[in-house]
Amino acid sequence: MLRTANAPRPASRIRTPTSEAKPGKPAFSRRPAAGVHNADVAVLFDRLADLLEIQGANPFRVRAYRNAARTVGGLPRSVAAMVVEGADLSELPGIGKDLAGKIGEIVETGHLALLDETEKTVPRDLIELLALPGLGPKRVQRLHEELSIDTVGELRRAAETGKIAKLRGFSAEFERKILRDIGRRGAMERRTLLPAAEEIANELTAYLEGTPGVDRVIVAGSYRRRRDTVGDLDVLATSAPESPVMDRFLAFPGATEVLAKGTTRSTIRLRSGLQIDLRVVPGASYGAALVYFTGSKAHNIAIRRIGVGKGLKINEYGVFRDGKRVAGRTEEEVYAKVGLPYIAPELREDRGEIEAAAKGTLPRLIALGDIKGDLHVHTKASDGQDSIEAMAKAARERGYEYIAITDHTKHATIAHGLDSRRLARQLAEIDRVSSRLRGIKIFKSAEVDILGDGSLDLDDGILGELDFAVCAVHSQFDLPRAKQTARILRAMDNPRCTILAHPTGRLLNERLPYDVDMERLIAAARERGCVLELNAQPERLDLTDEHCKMAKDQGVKLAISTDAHSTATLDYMRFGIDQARRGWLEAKDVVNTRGMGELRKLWRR
DNA sequence: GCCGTTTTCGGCCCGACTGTTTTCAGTCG
Repeated sequence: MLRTANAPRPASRIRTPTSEAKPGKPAFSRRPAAGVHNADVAVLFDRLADLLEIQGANPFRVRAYRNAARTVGGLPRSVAAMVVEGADLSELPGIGKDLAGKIGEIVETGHLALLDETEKTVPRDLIELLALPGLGPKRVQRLHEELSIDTVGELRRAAETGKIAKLRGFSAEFERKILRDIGRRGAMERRTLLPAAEEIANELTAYLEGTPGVDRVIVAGSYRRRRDTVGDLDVLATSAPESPVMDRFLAFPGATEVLAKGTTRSTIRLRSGLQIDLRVVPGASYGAALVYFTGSKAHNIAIRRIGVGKGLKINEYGVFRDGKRVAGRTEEEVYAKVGLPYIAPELREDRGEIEAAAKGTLPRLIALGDIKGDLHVHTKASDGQDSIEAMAKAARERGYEYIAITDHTKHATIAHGLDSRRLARQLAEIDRVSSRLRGIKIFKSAEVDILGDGSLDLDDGILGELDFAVCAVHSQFDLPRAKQTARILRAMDNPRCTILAHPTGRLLNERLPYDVDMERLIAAARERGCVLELNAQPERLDLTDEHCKMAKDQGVKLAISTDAHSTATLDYMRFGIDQARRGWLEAKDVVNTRGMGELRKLWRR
């Protein structure tokens, strides 16, 4: 359940080539401005929505732009390519004639004239103010009008000199809160990784479960949808009306602040800055409340709208017809009332899951039990902690049929990467371990560095000794998009390159993905029979959910791999499964759900 | 701005909490 503040910030306006955009040309000869990507269109629409909101525009018009941003941002195909082909964009959900035209305009010119116009009256820096808690469009508008505040810096100065408190509707307390929030703005932008969120979620759940009168406690929100990171935790409890659960929640050890306090809803903040919402409802409302509190917001709106069409009102207490509750105890009941089968939380993003549910074409999502092996792990030979034998045994304990040992190669000096000679010795060691270990197949592999020019850092001779190779970029992250893309495409041209590991190189909260044309990588993977990795390390989760879905839609296979550097982190597989489910993946889309024989065929390119 | 087995106009999801509002607007999820 997010606000726009969490949307990625645009680095700068899209470059506008001068040779494009000749008006009056028929559709088939439309030429797109160079490098307009779906994400660019989404950013411009989102920014326009923010500014229109501050301007006090019709909220439904604002929502239309936000929906369009989400639709285009999650599209499996390049919207620029669709424009060039003359596709009818108004067939996309939430895109009408006007927005189709605006998408065309952005694709052809790199600009959105309405946004440029709007920025003349509403400074775009105001969007940053919206990100501060307690500041919505109305207050930002008043600060701008009455105190000429356009930036966070100006807001801070006004607060420090007591000017804000003098405004009607503001107070000295509000002023203090604003100054505090500005101070920790940097920290608040970090989102919490799933393992850290899980630790708190488990602790809090156990803490609340013992409370008298409490029946069930469950963490909902983006945590339950298994997003790669969470902004806050949304906890739902069912209890008897007289239960002291709310007081107990407010006293949770580690809570440093109570941000809101009510009988059915309260919010605390932990020392780490993480916010936790608790919502308490009666047991009869459990299903409806769980749907409501799991979100996403867009999914809920869509579900409720279907309800309205059927004469139903849906809120967190249940499904109501003429004021009478007709469902709400379970999630299945709620979905059934709007004529839909149960939809898994990971899919609830309004990215087509409702339409698929209505048509009966929801994917049969992959589960942890489908996984038959791990195709990317390290040992002491490079930067791992455990031996080949320990890793293989740990894989066997997890019920796997196989594991691939993929230590770094020589260019990764910091990871003590293997050169040809050391790798040859390791392959011999794998043979020795294999000869004495039953019940697990150890594949010979390596995580081969893709050099700056796209060549691999081992020669074909030693590469030929491997069962398959996992290839990855570990250097020169800042190449321009065209060069980065060409570099990786060249690596994929090598028939030894079976799996492309962590394809965007992102590290959550630390390093942005390198600039690469993922649509081209996916197309290239399809043409070459190359497999894309979904790296299950919780700080990577790379590919993203949306890229997974794009790959699946193009018929590209994925490998869900832990990149484990110790036996314990083989368990990260479940985070990869979470992400895969968000990307609509089924067992058949993932190579390491296959048995050994089938796997061997797959990577014989 | 989108959309239509009642509609091309008039709707558009719904409720909790906060603050200074003396009856509700703004914010948030």
